[in-house]
Amino acid sequence: MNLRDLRYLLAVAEHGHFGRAAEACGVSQPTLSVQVRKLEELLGVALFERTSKAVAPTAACERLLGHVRMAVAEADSILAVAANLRDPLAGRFRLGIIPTLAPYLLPLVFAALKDALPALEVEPWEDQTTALLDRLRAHELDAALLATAVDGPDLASEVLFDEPFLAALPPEHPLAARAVVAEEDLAEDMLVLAEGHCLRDQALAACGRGGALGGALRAASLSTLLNMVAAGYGTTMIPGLAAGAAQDVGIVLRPLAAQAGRTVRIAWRARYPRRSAVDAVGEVIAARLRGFAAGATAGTI
Amino acid sequence: MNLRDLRYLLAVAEHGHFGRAAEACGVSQPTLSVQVRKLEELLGVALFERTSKAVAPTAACERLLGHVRMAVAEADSILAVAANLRDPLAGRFRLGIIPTLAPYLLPLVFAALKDALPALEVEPWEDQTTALLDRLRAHELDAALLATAVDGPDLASEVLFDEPFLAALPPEHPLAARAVVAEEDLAEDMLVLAEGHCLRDQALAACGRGGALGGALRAASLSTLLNMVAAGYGTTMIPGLAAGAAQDVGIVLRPLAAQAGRTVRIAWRARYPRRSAVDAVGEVIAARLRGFAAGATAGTI
DNA sequence: TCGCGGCGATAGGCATTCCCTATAACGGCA
DNA sequence: TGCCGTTATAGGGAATGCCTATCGCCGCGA
Repeated sequence: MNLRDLRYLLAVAEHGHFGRAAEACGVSQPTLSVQVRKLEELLGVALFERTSKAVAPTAACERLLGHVRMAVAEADSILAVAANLRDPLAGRFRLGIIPTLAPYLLPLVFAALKDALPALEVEPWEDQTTALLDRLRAHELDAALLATAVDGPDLASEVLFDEPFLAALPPEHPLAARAVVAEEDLAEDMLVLAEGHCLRDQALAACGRGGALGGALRAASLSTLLNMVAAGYGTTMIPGLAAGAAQDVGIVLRPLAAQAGRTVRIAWRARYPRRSAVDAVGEVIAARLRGFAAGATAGTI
Repeated sequence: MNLRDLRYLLAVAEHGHFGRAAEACGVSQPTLSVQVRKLEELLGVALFERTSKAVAPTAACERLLGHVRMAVAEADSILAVAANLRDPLAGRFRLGIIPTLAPYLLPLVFAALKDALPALEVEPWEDQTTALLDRLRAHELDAALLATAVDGPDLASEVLFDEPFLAALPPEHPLAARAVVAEEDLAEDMLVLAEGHCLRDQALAACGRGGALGGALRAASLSTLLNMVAAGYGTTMIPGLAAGAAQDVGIVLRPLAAQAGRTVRIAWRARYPRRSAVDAVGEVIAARLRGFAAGATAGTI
């Protein structure tokens, strides 16, 4: 059974006339007659009582018409809904973001995303890298913003921007007297995030420390870490975008001698069909960051 | 858009696997792949994210699935309802019957109709000939039982049985003394039905009276007419099947010399597609009447 | 590291279906 | 009786659908 035939049936029932029904359907009268006859044979039921002056639906046809109308209406709504869904730059876009990036990047780019992609409903999801990758692979995210390269042929990624690390020091710390701090010098009393944060590993690697520190002070969030540094518990290494938040709590920032940093990427499933949405989101973020970096290097730091 | 493609879509969504979905649909995997891809192109929306290990529906697909399921379900119910309607000997059958026949024929044939055609819901509709023909032509009746021939090429009819008229006399009437009454002798004080009843015209014609009678006594129904005759207002001519009812009110019945009578036919629209139902109903009635006539001639009269 | 196997995509050939134009058949009407 | 309007039928050509065979991709294990 074909939806087209059902439309033919409705047209004949509506017009009571094969010729006009055919015209309404945009086909010739013989075509429509043949198809209706075939539908009658398929259903095993006479649908119309034909005379040369009128075409009347049979009782069986009347009983079927409701279902036919429903089926055609549903088919039409499939087309209508699909038309609304057609724009890949519209609809939900679940974007995973690592915790050391989200609070500092989102305020920066959210307005720009709304501006550039008004129909895209970006839903941020904050979690650590491995959790984000799991969700991404499970189709629970459309893309993710990470500070690490992604592995595996099922995922793809693109670099959005490089983010330098900064030495974060209590004002009274000896290193605060220097204009530039060497990464290795931070290692002495550096505080780090809890396990699972990529920033923890990157900070340790940057200052030449492979393993974890002995102390019990491992902050669950970058915000906590900043407060701990401000309180004089030690030093740390923060990503550039967190500079504002660090200064807000009275932390002294210094550039790093070897210019340690991290690269922020947007990642997606290699087979993800809305690639253009990923590209668009990535480009908006990258463009916003290019502007910000220019301002930041000239100003704050 | 084709219903078949929608079924393919549902199968892929359900199995998450083109090969198994194709097997479930009874087609080859390439066929199903091609059709799903064409559906995606038609809708302008990617429906599945394909990898070599899994096929996941996209968000757009999820949004569409409900409508697709509805459309397919409606299509299935069209087939199911049609299957139930397929038997022409099932369903409503609106049967018009003239008033001088209905009360006497129906008790006789109703049980037989239920027996022989249990799935046919025969709905009697009592009205005069012209009204029945109007309703028949308006598709408001499936067939009609008439005592006249039908005209016009849009209608067809078949004889079911011949029904003799009988002279109906008050017991004290002079003619009641005779064994056989001549039609012309009844004309003297014959009562007739109101205009519109075919029996009125046929009775008048049988006794050689072309026009109407002068008196004001024109019964609206045969039942009334019988009561009037029983009360001694005059004589009349009744159809054979009403014999029982006439005797119940104390009327004397006599055969007519020229064997006047009427022919009962079943009529239907020439293009009516459920011809077999008409034939079946007609045959049941005719068969029942053959049996009854044999008993009647041997017994009552 | 190199086949191997599973899976979806693609290609080419064949059958069916669909649609068109032309025309027949039928009934109504003047 | 011939004409007109309507539906049915016939035949040819195009499009669609389906099949088998094969490719390309990817993960896995020897």
